[in-house]
Amino acid sequence: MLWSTLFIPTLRELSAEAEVVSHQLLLRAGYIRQLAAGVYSHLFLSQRTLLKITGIVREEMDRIGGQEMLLPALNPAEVWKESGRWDLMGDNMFRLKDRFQRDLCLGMTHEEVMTSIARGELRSYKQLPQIWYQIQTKFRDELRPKSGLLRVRQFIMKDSYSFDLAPEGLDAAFDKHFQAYCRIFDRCGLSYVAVEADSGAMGGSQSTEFMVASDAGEDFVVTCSKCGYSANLEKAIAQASPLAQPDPPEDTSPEKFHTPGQKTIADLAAFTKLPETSQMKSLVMVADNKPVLALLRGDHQLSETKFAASMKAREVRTALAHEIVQWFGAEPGSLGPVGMKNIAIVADTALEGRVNMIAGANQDDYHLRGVTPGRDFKADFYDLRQVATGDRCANCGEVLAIQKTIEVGHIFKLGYKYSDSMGLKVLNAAGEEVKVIMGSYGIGLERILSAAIEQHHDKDGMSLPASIAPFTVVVTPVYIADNDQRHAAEEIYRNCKDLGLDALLDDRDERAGVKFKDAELIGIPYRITIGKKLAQGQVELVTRRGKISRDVNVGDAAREVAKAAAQV
RNA sequence: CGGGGCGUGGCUCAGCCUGGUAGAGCGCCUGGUUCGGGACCAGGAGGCCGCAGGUUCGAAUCCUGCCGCCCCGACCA
Repeated sequence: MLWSTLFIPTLRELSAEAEVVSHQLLLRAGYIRQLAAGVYSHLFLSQRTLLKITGIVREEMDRIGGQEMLLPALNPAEVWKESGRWDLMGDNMFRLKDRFQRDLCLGMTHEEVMTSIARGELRSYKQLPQIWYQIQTKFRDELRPKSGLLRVRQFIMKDSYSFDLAPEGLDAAFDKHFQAYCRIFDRCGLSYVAVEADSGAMGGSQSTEFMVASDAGEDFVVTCSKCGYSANLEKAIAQASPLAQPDPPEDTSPEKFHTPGQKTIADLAAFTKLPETSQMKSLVMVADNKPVLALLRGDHQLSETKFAASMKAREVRTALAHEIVQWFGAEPGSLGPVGMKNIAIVADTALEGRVNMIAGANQDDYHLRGVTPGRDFKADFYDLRQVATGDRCANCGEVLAIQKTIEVGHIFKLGYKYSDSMGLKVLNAAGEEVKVIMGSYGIGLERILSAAIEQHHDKDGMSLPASIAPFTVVVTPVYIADNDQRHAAEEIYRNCKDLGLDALLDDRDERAGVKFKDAELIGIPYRITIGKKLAQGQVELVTRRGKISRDVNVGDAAREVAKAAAQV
């Protein structure tokens, strides 16, 4: 293609509004423009890279036997009501009414529609297994869209769904997807980590997230460099750090003491001269509208995800100040488990076996010493604590790393959640009706693009991998008015096209600096520069990543690019 | 929804506090010079100052309400 005819609106300056690198570069390089909060138009370059990403995704999905479909984004309420998610999805779902006042929504994901197709058509175990997928636009009314394409209200997702007769089949489908996802992210040039994750609103038993390390991300993952353990911070487990001071062994009973103005764990540690590990932290939570007292070691933080999972609760929140006073008769800062009736008490496993700790007395400005779980109050023990910096791996004892990441893919074993709620059954070999077991698998296409930019850029712009760059090579005559240069450039460009390279000819009547800057900004992996050395039959081949330049013969230029691009 | 910030030619911003005929740089158009790292000279086009009310002789500027966008938080696949 000829650059002079293309719409590539690169910007020299950029508003301070874009803070994340990928967002800044996508705007500056003329890939995207914003239409509304969390809603973006993909211009020519963005669409080109998305098509390349789509192509990779499609190839790898087809390779594992996936069958591509295209489902409607506009969904009737009925299927969502059947699964129970019409209510569960809350304000995150875009809802609308048609002219007859019927409820509709825009699809956030497609378990319901896929399941409704499956139950209408699948009759026999002989039709299983199936893997169905689509590449389609999803709508989610995010509370707060942000970070360019990373958190948006409309985005393109590859979502697939597996249907199997038995759990072993689901395991196989899950594993196929795992492999396919690894190949997809590898081919897109991402370095990523696959981690154990919480299943959340999707339901189901097991799930794995594919995470790309980046400060622009919103998720934290915990990894062990020694044994390879990795998990989302929400779910990660670790050894608790040792106690700063052993518990006093005496067999005492709780004793109240005056603690004027001592509200935080740090206050109490200083006041009692006992370390934070000797304090018992009391958090008042509300799980599905029921109050729950959650207990943790003083230096530990609650993982709300683990808490919700332990309580099997849909909705979890911290209690409001007036609720706490009503239930406990004291302000936060003096709360504790001793003597509490009519409220569920859960404790982190790090409190199991502990004796004679400090806890609130449920009376303002008083605490208790000598508090022992089990003896002084009853609690159910769960792993509730969020892994913290410096914690050691539960498997091997190595210090764990915590890093910020972008979620680019997520695969779930759904189990029977939707087959149950929507009645998806087939006949088995014995002629009995059996439920179909399902899996669901998603990839955010714009997130692949954003993550690739986050991982591959420098001060001059993007340096995308050739597999997803909008063009593989740009042919740049330094001075287009020079006939020799122009003709050489045209010939090299034709050679590139003949070799099947995705080539762009920068035939604009611009100065060399402008052309170089633009090409680097939009991240084209290779550039062939036709300049002064043409007289000696030489042109320059410049690799975007690292800006490595070497001279090649005019006649070899296209082949050299093809060779280089094939190696990556 | 709570907190903070912003809305002025296509883009990035100044002007607002202290009311008095709307500015700069970049980009764009015309002509000329230049041509290996975002050129230069000359001329030119382009703005309901987010919207609606109010105060005032007079509002981009002051007041009120609304809308939109960004950031932090809560939330989230």
